[in-house]
Amino acid sequence: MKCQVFENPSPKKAYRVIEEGIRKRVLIVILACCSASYEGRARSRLEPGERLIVIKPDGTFMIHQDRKVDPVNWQPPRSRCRSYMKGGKLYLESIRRSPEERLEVEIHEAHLVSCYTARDRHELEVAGHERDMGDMIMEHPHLIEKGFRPVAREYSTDAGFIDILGKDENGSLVIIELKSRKAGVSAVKQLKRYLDEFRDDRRGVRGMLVAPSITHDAMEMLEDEGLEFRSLEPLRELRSARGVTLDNFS
Amino acid sequence: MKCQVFENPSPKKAYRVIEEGIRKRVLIVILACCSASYEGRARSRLEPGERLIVIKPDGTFMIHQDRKVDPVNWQPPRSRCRSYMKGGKLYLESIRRSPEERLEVEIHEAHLVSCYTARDRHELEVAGHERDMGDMIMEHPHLIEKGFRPVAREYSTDAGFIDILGKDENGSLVIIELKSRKAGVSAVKQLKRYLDEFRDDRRGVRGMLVAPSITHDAMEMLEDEGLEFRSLEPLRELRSARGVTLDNFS
DNA sequence: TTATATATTTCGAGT
DNA sequence: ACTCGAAGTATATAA
Repeated sequence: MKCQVFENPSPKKAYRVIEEGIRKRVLIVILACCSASYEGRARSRLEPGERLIVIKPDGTFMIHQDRKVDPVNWQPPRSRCRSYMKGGKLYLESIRRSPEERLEVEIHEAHLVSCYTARDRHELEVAGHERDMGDMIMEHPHLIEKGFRPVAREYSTDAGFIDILGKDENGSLVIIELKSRKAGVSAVKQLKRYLDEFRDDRRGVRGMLVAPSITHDAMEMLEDEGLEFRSLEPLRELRSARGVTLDNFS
Repeated sequence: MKCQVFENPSPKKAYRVIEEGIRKRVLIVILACCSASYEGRARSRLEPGERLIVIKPDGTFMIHQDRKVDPVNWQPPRSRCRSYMKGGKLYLESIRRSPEERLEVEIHEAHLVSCYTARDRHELEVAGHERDMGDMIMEHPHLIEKGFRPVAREYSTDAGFIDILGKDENGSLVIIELKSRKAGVSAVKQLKRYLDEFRDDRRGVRGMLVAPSITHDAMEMLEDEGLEFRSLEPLRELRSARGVTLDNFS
């Protein structure tokens, strides 16, 4: 069966269903009043309240409150979950190794326990991140400026990796820092650090921040440092759609 | 009623339940085969699969696959969700303003639709982050070393905010950079930048990285720069537990 | 396994 | 509304 649902189960019934769900590696969804204690990289305590608990087949464990995107408590994939009864009450425990972390949940009252055999082999396809901008510039260098030629990508320096290293039409070195979203002062500082690596022979070395937009403070700092800004939107075309486009042009 | 559950509802029934759930601002949990398109800061496409969909009363919208902690698609709190029927099919749409973002979900088959009036006024109480380390050092400066006196906290410089500025028993300035987790090279670089701000009169200015541990590379860089490392675990006692401790001592 | 950098980061605090 | 920095960040990738 695709989906099993139990409304207001007894602690014992909930226990049995959850144990079987963990064993069979299905997606478990619980609506319940619970409290939680976490100890690991940090430590936390969550007092009783009605929440959504999710146990995924990959070991992911989440407690979601009725607000925010992030779970209030969680464990990452590959964590080990088990349930147990103590003093007539139902508990859930999720343990992670390396780092050692433990999340313990006390179920005060379960309103819904449900198991779902979710079949899903598709991965998300995304476009519009920094990687795409880099691809786009390597393929179409003129987007930076006429005569620009990329020399290296992910060029390693002591200050970190330079996104794109190239030369302009005069043969001057150009250090390019990419941001897929509005660039802030931190991006300018980063670019500045790369340039410092070339300080010894800085004559003619240009630093360029490439992003869809830039904050006011960042632009001021950029100008003070004699660096440049080039506005560029990340390519937001999905790979599947790109195929269609290429077909159209061929 | 605390919890309403509908198994294998027709598209129309699911539509009515979801619309009412949104209107009444309850937590909506859906198990369904769906596909999704997102457009906003980036763009994405998710082909059909069986997933968990959550709509929270605060406007949060999430699609969870059977793996990973993060949702595969989502919208943040204050987004506006609505559902609609088109060609006999059920759709969900979540829109956010500023930045303008849109997530559209097509429900191919709903296996479970459930509404939960979750009462939860408790917030998570956490201990063990950077802020706690700062508090601890301000209260007990000797944790740094004998004779250490804090002078300022969050001291503003062109290179950013120095976590703690203090003086040692000889009156030399000490710049302290805090990390609540293992410190890497980036933390050393950050500390180095603060020290550069004091380079003009650097005689006797010390730089100290305070963290529970440090990576090998970071330690090497630290030593090369003549900086110091002090091992310190962040205070991991919950505020509620601290009260008990104080009572015990008073 | 550890270290590094990105992310539709999210979230909170300050301006 | 914008900006900045921390987070139990999560996650992918390279070393």
